[in-house]
Amino acid sequence: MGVMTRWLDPDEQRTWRAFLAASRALMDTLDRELQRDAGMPHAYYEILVRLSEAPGRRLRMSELADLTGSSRSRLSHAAARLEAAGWIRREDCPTDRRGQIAALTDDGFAVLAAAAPGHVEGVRRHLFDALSPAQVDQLRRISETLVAHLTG
Amino acid sequence: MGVMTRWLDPDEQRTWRAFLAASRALMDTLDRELQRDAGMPHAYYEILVRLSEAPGRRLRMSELADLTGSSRSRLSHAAARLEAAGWIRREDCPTDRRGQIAALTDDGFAVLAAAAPGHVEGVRRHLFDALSPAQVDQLRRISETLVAHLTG
DNA sequence: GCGATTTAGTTGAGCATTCAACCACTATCG
DNA sequence: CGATAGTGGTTGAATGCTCAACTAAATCGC
Repeated sequence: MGVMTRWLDPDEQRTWRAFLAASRALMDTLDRELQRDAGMPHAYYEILVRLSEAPGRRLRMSELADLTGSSRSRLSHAAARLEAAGWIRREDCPTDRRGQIAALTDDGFAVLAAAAPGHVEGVRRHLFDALSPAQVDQLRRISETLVAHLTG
Repeated sequence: MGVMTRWLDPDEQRTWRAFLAASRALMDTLDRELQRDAGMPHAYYEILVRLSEAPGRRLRMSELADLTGSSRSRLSHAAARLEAAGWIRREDCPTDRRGQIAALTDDGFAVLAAAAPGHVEGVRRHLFDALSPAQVDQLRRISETLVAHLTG
């Protein structure tokens, strides 16, 4: 406070607005496609993906929250819906009586398997097909830098 | 359909997940800061910014929707809230009787002026400070390519 | 001109997310 | 051991977004 604001110069302004527009358009498009084709928002899809990759297809709620970059509250609400849909099941954790374990059901796995090809195709079409290999590499480095910076 | 899915290779997978994590973390952080410091979500801030830059500080609703990359419905709901807060005003369009014009009020401009320095500082800290000038340039090109690809 | 189609914008219902408050259990430290 | 602080997770209220349906006005086509 009291320090003069470091305003964005025209190039930074342009970069920031382009980034905003691009990430919003990309996410909105993928979210809409997933909702239409699989009946779930992208956030829920991600939860199922993470569970499907975990040993035993099950994870502690808090670990799942970290992996999906979501708040505990958000994950709790989402888990309630996913459980109501029969796609996951919640179990008590044997080593910590506070803990809960989210487990992907067979139905959940089937829904995920049905949704995956279309979604991956969408990611490819809307993101990777538009960029050169060099740009993909740049985007990876930039993104990893940002993640480290934001969570560090 | 019927065509084999072009799955993501490990590098693409890594890029996609890093991009997801980075853009989500960045947006969440800025949204939270803006909500805390200015009492509005980032989407509303953007609406006020676009209005403040328009001639006469007023824009047609549909043009405002395009500029902010939002649906008409979303903008309508947002405008209702912004009007209730006294930050914008809606006027009839003289040339098209279906049209509405959103006009930034003096209160709205003052709120924006108060919020801007903190927000710009956040964008700088969380985004630009983390990247090299070359990366900023890369990010601009990538983002502009994506926008063109997604809206083309 | 006049009916059919588009375009501008709003509305309401349903869903997802946030924030703060909360309970239950665990870990820490005197 | 016992008090205190911290962690894991859930809940409810409030807010914002999406989708589909709708009104009203402009435009198109003949």
